[in-house]
Amino acid sequence: MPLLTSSEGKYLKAIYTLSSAGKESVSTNAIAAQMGTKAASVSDMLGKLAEKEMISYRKYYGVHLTEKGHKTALGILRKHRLWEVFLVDKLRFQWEEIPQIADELEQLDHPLLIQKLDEYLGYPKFDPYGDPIPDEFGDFQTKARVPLQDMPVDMTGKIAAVKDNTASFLRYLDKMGIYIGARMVVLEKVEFDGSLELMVDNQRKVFVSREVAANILVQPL
Amino acid sequence: MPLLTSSEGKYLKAIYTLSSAGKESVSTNAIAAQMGTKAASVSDMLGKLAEKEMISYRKYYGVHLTEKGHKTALGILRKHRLWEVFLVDKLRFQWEEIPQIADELEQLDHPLLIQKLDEYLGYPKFDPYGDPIPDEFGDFQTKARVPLQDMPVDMTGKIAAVKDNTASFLRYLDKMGIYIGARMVVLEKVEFDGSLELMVDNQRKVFVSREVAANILVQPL
DNA sequence: CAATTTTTTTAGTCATGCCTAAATATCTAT
DNA sequence: ATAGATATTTAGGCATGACTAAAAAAATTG
Repeated sequence: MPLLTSSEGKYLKAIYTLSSAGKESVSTNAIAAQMGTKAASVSDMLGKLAEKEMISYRKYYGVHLTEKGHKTALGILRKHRLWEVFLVDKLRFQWEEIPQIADELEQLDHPLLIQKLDEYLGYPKFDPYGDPIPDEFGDFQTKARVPLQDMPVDMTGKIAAVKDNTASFLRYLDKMGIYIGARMVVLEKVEFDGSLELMVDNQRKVFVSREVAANILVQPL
Repeated sequence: MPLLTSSEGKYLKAIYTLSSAGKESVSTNAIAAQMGTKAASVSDMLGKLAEKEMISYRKYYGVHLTEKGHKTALGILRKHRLWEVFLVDKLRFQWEEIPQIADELEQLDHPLLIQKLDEYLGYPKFDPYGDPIPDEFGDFQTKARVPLQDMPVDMTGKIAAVKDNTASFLRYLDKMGIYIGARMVVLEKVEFDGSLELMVDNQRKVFVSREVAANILVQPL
């Protein structure tokens, strides 16, 4: 009876995430991997989403979000990111459980709740991971962002987001004193292995590997 | 896989509500009415709850909460009422949608979330309707409360809770300037029809009928 | 106290969302 | 171009939580 079940919402968000990374159509297997389900389950769900005109679906050739699906996904993303701001700014959560909790909160469907939450939070434009929060019309700001890996030596920037949200990665960053919003400058790049030496907050020297640098996005200043 | 599905939680809360009103065992039909489902669905669910040892269930003779079920229900009530405080104190909700939204929020199962929410709200002891919030061990304060109807003339008190949570009743109270926490004194009781004249906040004279007075609980001061 | 009414339970169905196993389509490499 | 590998879909099942209709137990009442 709801426009969208909570499961359908999760699929839609997964499809959005995958299709905004690479532009082409999204494969069944990619969705299954993202969602932690099996391909057969995905096939089932794609049928349902296609019937609700959220996706265009040609069998064996993957899916695209329709305009309607895109709007809906942005609405879910908006809720997710607003709740993340709440968890961090108000409840003082550390990284760990935030995405999971927000995954559940985002499924609540009460426009007034989200409107009041947005107001209460002061209409934030970015979530704690630096990802933009769509407004109620689905518009959001994009800011230039560079993988840390691609920053030249001496360039300064602000840590804007992480690509990998696993708990272990976030814990690692915590331990290294790397957090969203931290100012940093690249001191040296080691050509041999692609690792970097950073100065964070003008006070801490930090070494990160190429793998880590690839998962950190920086907004150049 | 979860200890309790969200549906089971709703049943448990309904059983708690019904059994804390009248002490005896709760009937299948009463639960069905409370939940807006059919008796057959309730019978199904009672079987499941009995297997999880949340209730003791003798066929055809209604149910009682077990110690475990009682604790669990109090945990749900705790979450429900904390979220209600959040909705009113922080998001500035008016009465209307609060119970529905809290019904959904209460099903989230993240102990840390509730702990942090509790802290953020300043460990409130009562929800916006004046109902006590159990602590993490299930203990809660009970305060003496009297139906407004039973207050003698000249007695002062604080509006503590309403028995009827329908939107129309709450709107009516709003219009009359009656709200939880308001100080009031009974000026006059009309024997003929049981209606009362109140002085609210030391500044407004308000007339209420016997029916309305029966649905307002006052904490004498 | 026996017949009728009410309440509760059982039996059978349906939709959702997941799964495994099998079938089928597409892709890749020789 | 076709065999083998890979990806996707179909088919059939299972659990949850609801429903209707029918059966059975309990309560009521004349």
